[in-house]
Amino acid sequence: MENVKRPTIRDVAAAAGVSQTTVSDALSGKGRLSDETRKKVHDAATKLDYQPDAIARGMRGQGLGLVGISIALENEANPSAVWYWISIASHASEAILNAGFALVQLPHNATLLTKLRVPLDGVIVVDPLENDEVIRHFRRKKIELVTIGRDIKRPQGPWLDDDYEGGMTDLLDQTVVPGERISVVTFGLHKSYIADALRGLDSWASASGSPVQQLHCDQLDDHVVDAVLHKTMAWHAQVIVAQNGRIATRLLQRLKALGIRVPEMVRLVSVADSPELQFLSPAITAMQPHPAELGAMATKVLFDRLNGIGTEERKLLPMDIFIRSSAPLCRVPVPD
Amino acid sequence: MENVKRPTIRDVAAAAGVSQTTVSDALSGKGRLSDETRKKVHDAATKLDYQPDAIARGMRGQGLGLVGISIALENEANPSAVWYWISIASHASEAILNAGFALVQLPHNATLLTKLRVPLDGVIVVDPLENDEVIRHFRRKKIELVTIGRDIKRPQGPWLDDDYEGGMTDLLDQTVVPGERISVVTFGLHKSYIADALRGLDSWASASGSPVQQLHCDQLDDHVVDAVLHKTMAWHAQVIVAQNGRIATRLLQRLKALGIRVPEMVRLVSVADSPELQFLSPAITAMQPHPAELGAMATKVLFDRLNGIGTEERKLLPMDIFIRSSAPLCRVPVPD
DNA sequence: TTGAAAGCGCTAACAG
DNA sequence: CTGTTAGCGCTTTCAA
Repeated sequence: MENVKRPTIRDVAAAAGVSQTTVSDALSGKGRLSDETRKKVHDAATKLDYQPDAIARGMRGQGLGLVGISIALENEANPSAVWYWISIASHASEAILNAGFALVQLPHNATLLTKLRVPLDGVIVVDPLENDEVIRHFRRKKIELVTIGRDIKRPQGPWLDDDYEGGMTDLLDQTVVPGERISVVTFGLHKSYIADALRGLDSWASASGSPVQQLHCDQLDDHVVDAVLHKTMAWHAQVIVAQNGRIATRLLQRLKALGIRVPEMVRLVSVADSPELQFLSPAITAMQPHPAELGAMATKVLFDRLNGIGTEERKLLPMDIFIRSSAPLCRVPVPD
Repeated sequence: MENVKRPTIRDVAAAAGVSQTTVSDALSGKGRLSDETRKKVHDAATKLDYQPDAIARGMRGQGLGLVGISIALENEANPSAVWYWISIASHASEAILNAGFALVQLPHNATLLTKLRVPLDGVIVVDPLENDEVIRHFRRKKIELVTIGRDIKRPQGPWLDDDYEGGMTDLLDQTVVPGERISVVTFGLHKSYIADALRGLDSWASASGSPVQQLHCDQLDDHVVDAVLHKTMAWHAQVIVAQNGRIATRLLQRLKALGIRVPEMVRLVSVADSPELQFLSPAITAMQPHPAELGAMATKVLFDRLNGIGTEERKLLPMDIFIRSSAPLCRVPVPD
């Protein structure tokens, strides 16, 4: 609530001895004024500390300069997911502010979104679910939308992501010998990154003759995790691929508790890296996502679209592989 | 950018056969209309799917319904800080949305804030620094402000926090025998929570005759951390108090690497808990902050102030103590 | 190269 | 109880 009575365009016009139109044009850089007039206006504006009122400006159809961001975070205490989210949001935020826009934090919940009164110029949705209700909400309102990851049931519109499919084949190339037995432990299947990673894994495994066992963990308590691990061991898995850092961390804890040594008895790999994985012992091999870059790129794509510049609809970032001791390098990749 | 041409108040007025004012009053619930008229207007509005334009409404001085939130996060990869921040933000966000407001994510950086064009109705600043520039920025603009934690150099305005001072004396009561030697390891001293915790520690120590060694760590690499630990050992510390979860985690790693067993050879305590501390081995004893509650309360205080309801300026939440194996219970507290 | 006037969608003030 | 009028601060015609 700006309690101070701010100067209006009229005050500046009076001070500079010109019309409101002239002030408006001078300050928004329209090329129809003499340099002299322009300077006169700028001086007056500076002296009065004039800042155009964004609301009034918005009424003229410019929009307010608000970009929303929404992420499907199922659990606030999941450090991997939270790190990912914060990295995206903080980098998007900086780009957005530099454009004079503001970042509105949105819940991933269509009912709550209904209560939102302010008009958004655009929205970034991170890690959408299947038939994502937030995406549907904004599409219905015809608000410009960019997603990081995609709705696997409705993969429309512009989206960006790390290349989990390609990353997975690279990762397996470097850490698994063809023919070795691979267990995959998933937790949720509704996000696109896991579908992509599984696709990469399946194609690598069928090309190289590795059997794959897919296991699903619906909870992360000791009991459930131990049951999953028993299955992998009974199946004689040599490598366990965990869906994300959170699961990898839990699996490692329970492997240790059960006396199963990593990497000697079984190797462990995480699809998505997050900072804590390097501090575990053994540190966990993983593919690195690029939340900071994705946040900045999503903002750029969004702004381009708001400005009517059609940009490529999809972009995949190649992933880096961090080989750590939970699954050491086992083959040097051969250049073709 | 809402590309659809939305119905205006005029359309509703025409459809209902009344004046614009009547529509405005009917929809904003002013008590001067007959129920019959009111219903007629509501029906017309529903049929047209009319939503009042927030921007135009804002022009009449209602404000836009935007609350900003800014946190001083020195490192995105610090899981404890990030967990704290996310918990506050997500709970504040929900309360804010339910009030029809939106949460704007702000950087902790006055220069970037200068570029912000949209007018905020209020701001929540989390963990301000000394002479916090963000606080000064918003105070200068006369924007309603609530802080979680306080600027220790300028502790003005309404603020909320966990009671680190009281929590610390409770923690020491339960885990330290009077007379034992306590090392405190700090990392930054500019935030109020650490000042409060140190005050609690000092008063407890002087009341119970425990010597205190205060050590400062300006970086968290192995070399610096090891040097600090050598000092604590040379001083024969029996308990190490770490400023937060991040530092506690690093200290524990290095203690293990140096072959110093916890809690047998030295006990370790963290001022602020975060989820990962319970998964370390040994799990680390700590005081639990209440970010979710603080986020919700800050929102409430802010709204009360926006509505002109003066509320208590300060509030401290009592902290819970989580006794874990890094510093087990050593005395049962005696009820007086 | 500049200015005057119209009006964005809404609500507050003032009439009836 | 309801309607008419004025204007929030700005940008956009349109005219000079």
